Amino acid sequence: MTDDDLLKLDNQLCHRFYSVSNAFTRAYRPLLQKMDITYPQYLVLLALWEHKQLTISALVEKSRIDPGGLTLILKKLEQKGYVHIQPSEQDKRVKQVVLTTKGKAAKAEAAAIPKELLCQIENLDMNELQLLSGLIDKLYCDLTHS
Amino acid sequence: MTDDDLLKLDNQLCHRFYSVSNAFTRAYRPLLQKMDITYPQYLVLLALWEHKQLTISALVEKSRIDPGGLTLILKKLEQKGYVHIQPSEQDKRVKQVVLTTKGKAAKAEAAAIPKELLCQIENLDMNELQLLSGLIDKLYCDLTHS
DNA sequence: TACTTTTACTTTGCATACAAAGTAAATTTC
DNA sequence: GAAATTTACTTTGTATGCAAAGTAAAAGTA
Repeated sequence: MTDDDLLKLDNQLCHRFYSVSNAFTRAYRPLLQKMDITYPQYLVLLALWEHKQLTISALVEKSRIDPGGLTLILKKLEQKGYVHIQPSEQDKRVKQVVLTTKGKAAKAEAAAIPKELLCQIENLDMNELQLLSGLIDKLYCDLTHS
Repeated sequence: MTDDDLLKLDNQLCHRFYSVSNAFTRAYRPLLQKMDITYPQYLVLLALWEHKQLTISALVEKSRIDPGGLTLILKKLEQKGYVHIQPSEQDKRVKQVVLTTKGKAAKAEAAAIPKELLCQIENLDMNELQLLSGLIDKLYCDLTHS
């Protein structure tokens, strides 16, 4: 590839991820509307539904949302009644994020969301989706040097 | 897959795109620093280097940045001296975005950027990268119903 | 124990995303 | 040809994303 080709938008892998990531956020919005949450807030709930209780730093690791942003998102989720945030007894620096009753109940309501979204993906079969996931995981390792 | 599995973070394709898209932005930041531009601003320049001159609506289509955001980004690029924005003669609603001399010259400087980034991607070979791109394109079509 | 360092978060400042409302100019309709 | 529509952008308001600075508490050190 020439220098010129390397600079074409259509050859930028990053642009594909930019486009699709934003498209996902838009695709989820109507599905999350009845729960009155945004897409990043949904990611946090997914992590909590899976692990019941997490410290903020553990949530940063699972959700891959940065600490600064997560602080704000957790405040929103607390205002909406989905989670409680309580300082640890042993180590007062650490905060535990716990689902409220409403937060736990929301899991059942959310069960339909992944299915609704998968319905929209018609061009890819299960094999391709798995292949895609695997390739993206390798890419993520490269980009984060992890 | 059970409902429970469907809600696990690791099974969310959207989360993979969220993670990698943000990782790309972080990976590009140091490479764009010497040009004093951000990643979305870089996307706009890529489109302009390829097409010399575009209307704002054409830029929206190429860059996949929404119109509202693009207005702001173009103001920044104009302040930094990379582009000029001029209303069309025939249709005063339409604005043409044109590279300045500095904007054109920056292309040569940017030629190294895609290479530097590709160097960081060691886990994927060219075949896999192409495969990945193709899969993402199909996914984008599904998500945007295009 | 007083001092230094490390941790775990929070705050700040800047730059997007993006839906929705607003504006001005060109087109279409009646 | 004036009114209704459509287009092409811009503005507004809300919600991140993120680097960097700030804060408080726990750990390590002299």
